[in-house]
Amino acid sequence: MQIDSDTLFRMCADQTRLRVLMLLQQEGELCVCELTHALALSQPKISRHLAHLRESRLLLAERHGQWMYYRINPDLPAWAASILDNTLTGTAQTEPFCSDHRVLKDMPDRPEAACCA
Amino acid sequence: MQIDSDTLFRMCADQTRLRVLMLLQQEGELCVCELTHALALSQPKISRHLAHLRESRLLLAERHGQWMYYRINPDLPAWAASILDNTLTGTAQTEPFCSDHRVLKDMPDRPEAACCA
DNA sequence: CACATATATATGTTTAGGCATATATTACCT
DNA sequence: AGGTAATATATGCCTAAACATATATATGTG
Repeated sequence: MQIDSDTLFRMCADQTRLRVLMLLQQEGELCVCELTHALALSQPKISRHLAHLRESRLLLAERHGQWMYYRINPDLPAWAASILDNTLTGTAQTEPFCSDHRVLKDMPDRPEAACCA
Repeated sequence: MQIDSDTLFRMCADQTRLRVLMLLQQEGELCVCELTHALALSQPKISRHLAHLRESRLLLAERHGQWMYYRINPDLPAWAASILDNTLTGTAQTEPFCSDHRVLKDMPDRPEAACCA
């Protein structure tokens, strides 16, 4: 996969994008409305950052009915995957990552396409 | 150590700073003139980035006579150290990191304080 | 003074964010 | 089935802030 360190770090260097990446790292696959709810940010803002992450090939997007599901590109080079993994280790217990995860879990009426794909 | 993911990634998200970090990751300790030579960039530019890295606590600086030596802060949290390590793994064989290392090795009249500290 | 390094100021470029709006998909109603 | 509304997501435009860089200059050491 053609992703360079420059791109990876630039994408991680924004709080919103890093929060998205960490949630996906934990959850595997999430739709835009789940991310919007978990981070409590405006939908266009989330969507914009998802576009950046998609264009950088860090994320893959797939439509399930009316929802767009995003997940971390499984073809990232090993060193890049390790970086995301180490980052989760270093941040999972800290704010805002900790709350993001909790808020997601408490979200009412979550779409549940992930299980019946 | 109080360094958050945000700071780490912002510091890595600039090519010049990442090149500096990767050289220090390989070499342990280098002075400003060695870095300036290896990266072939202006002294104020290097110095300014070193100031950022120092203020973010990613680097420690120490004066040896007329030279300022920089090294990666040994008290980084484990996950952050792993990230730098993974990044070196992923970039060491690629440009410009590869050349930087070679140019440093070929530098004439290098100060040699590292060995007699 | 010469050398090594740091910083101040100004400037150009990149980037994030808000708001409005466009597109796509599904649900509802008749 | 056709039309319409509601939901989910994406994007264009604009502004403001962040950031990198160059040039000039200051500080500190031998």
